[in-house]
Amino acid sequence: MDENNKIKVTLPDGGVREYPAGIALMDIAKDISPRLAREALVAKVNGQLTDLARPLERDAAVAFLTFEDEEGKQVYRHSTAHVMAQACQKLFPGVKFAIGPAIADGFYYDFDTTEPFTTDDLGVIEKEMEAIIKADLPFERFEYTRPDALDLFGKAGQDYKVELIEDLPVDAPLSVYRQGDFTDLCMGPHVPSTGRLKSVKLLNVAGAYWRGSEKNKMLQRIYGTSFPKKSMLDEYLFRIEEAKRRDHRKLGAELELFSIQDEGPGFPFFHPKGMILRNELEKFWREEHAKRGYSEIRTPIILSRSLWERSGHWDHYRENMYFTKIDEGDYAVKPMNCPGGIIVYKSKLHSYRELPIRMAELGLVHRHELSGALHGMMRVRCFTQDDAHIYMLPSQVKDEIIGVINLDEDIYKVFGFPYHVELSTKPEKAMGSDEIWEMATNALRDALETRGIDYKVNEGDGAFYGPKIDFHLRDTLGRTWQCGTIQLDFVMPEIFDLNYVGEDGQKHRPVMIHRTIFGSLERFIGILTEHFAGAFPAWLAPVQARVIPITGRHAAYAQEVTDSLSGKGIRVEIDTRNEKINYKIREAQAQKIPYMLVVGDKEAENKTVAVRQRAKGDLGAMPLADFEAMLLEEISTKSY
RNA sequence: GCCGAUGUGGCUCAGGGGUAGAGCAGCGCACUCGUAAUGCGCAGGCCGGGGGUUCGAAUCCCCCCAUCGGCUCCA
Repeated sequence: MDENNKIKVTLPDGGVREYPAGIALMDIAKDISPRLAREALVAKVNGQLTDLARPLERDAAVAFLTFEDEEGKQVYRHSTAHVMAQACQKLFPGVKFAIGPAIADGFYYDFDTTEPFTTDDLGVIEKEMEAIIKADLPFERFEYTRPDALDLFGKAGQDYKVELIEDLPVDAPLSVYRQGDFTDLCMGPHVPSTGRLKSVKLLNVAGAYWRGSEKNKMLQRIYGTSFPKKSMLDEYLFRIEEAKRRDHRKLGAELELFSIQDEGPGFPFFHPKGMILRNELEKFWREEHAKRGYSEIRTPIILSRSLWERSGHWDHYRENMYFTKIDEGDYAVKPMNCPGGIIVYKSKLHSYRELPIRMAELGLVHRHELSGALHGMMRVRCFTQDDAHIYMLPSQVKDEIIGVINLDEDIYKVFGFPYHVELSTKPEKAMGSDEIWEMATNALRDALETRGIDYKVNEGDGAFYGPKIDFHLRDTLGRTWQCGTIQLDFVMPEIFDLNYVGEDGQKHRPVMIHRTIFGSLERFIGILTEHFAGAFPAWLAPVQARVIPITGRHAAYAQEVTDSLSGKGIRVEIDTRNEKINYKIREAQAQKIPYMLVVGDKEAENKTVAVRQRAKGDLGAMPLADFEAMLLEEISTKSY
C-alpha cells in the first residue's frame, strides 16, 4: 500500500475525514478528540468490531465504541476475562484454559485445574489482576495458520484450545491474542491494553461442564464483572443486594405466603395468605378460560405403569418420575397431565362437529428434579400446571395456536410484566418421524410469524412428543423462567389411537396441543412476588385493607368499618393491639397491605376513614362509602 | 447429580476447645397515643443430623441432610 494514498473515513455523525492509508484506528480517535482516544475501547469498521491498534487501509465507515455501547462493554468484560486467565496462569501453573466470554453484566472463564478454586482464591486472583492492569500490557493480535495454532497450543498442553481449533472450519482464519506472557486463542477484539480496565470484582466460583454437557469433565468457572469506574461497580453490587430483597423466597416467608421446609425439599407449603393469592389467580384463570370455550377436568395423580409405558413416559421420562406399588400392581405418580386427559377424551366417541375440544386441568404433577436444581418456588418437585389439551382437526391447528398465543398475551397483560418467546425444536430423545416434527415445527413458526411475534429458536429443546413455543418470564436477578408453553403434538394421538368421526362417517386422527399459560401456579406466583416486590395489586393482595384505630377508645368504630368492608367482600383486618399508630402503620406497610384506614375521634364522628395508600401515603379522610366504592373498582378492574 | 459456599432461638446476626449472646418478633405490665419502631420486665436454643478426636466439642476431623450461587435439566 502506497504511503501517500489517502483514505476517506466516514464517522457515525456523517462527517468524512481523510487520513493516510494504514493509519491506526487509535490515531484516528486521537485526531478526533483526546477524550475519545481515552474512552474508546474498540472500533467498528464497516460494522466489524476491530482492535484500535489495527491499521485502516481503505475507505471505511468507522465508529468508536466506549463502555457506554453494549458491544464496547462486552469487549471490556471479555478483555477482563483474559486478564483473569493471565492471573490464573501465574498463580496456578499448569492450569488449562477453556472459554472465557462476556455475559450480561460481566464475564466468566472456565479453567481446568487440579484443585478446585475456593472462594478464598478469588481475592488472590483479584490482586494479581490488579498488578496486570497496573502493568498496562498491550493486547497484541497475531494471525495463525491452523497447523501453527495447533502446534502452539498443543505444545503448551492447552487441550481445550486444541479441541476448539479442530472444530473450526479448516479455512477459518485464526487469531491469537497476547498480553504479557499470556497467549490465548481468541477472535477478539480487545481493548488496547490492560490498563484500560479499572474496577474488577470476582463474584463467585462454580463448576461448569466443558461445552455444557454433563458427559464432559467439570471445569472450574469464575464469574466476575468489571467497570471503568469504582462507583459503577459499587452501584452494580448495590443493585444486586437490592434485588435480593425482592427475592420471592424471602418475601414468601415475610408475607406468610408460602415456604419450603427441610421436611419436603422441593415440595412447597402454601400458607393462608398464599392460598388467597393462589385462589384469586385460579378464579381469574377459570373466568378467562370459560370465556374462550374451555371445559375443565381433573385427573388422578397416580395412574398405572401400563399407561406410562404406552404414553412413552416410561421410556423417555422415567428418571424424572416417582413410582409406587398398589396391591400387586405398579403405578407412577403423574409427571404430566396429558395421558390422564387423553383417557377422558377417549371415554366417548367424538364428532368432527365438536372439535376443537379445549379441555383444561389444574393438574398437580410430581417430577424428580435434581437436588441441585431446586430453587424456591421457581423449580420444585411438585407443582400445579394450568394445563389444557386441545383436540382439533388438522385444519384448525393454526387458529388454535394463535388463540393460545392471544390468551397468553391477554393474561400476561393483566400483570404487566415483560416476557420473551422461544421456539424449541426436536430433541435427541424424541418420538415420531422427522417429517411429523418438521410439519409441527413449521405450524408453530407459521403461527408466530402470522402474529408478528419476535422469537428465538432453541434447537433441540422441545418436549419428547413435539416442538413447542415457550414464554419466558424474568425474575428479579434477571434469570428467565419458562412459564407459558404451547406444544404441538402429532405423536400422542397416534399412540393412544385417538380419533373423531368425520363428515364422511370414517374415523380420523385429531391433532393435539398441550399448553399452559401460568406454566405452574408455583413458579408463576414466584415470578409475581418478585415482579411486584410483594406489593400485589389489590385484587391479589391477601389483605386488601387494614383498619387501624388510634386508641382503644376507637375500637368500636373500627370494628364497624371492618364489618362494613368485610360485608362487601373486601379482605380486611383490624389492628386493635395496644400500640402506637406509627408502629401499626409501619407494620402494615411492611406487610405491603394496599390500604390502611386510620380511625380516630374525627372519623368516628363523621363516619369517615383516613386513607393511607401503601405507595402514595396519606390520602386524607373520605366517607367510608366512597372508599369502599373506590377499592371495589380497583379490585374489579385488576389495576396495578 | 456435579463444583463452591453456608447452616447458632420465629427473623437478622455475634461467639470459634471450658459447656451460649444481642437486636427485632412473641408474652406480661405501664403509657391511650393522628400516618414507618413508647418504656420496663419475662420467656425462648440438646448451636442442621450422625459418628469420631479430646478430661471436655457449637467450636477440630469424617459422613450425611438442607439451603444459597452456578453447571446440567426443566413448568
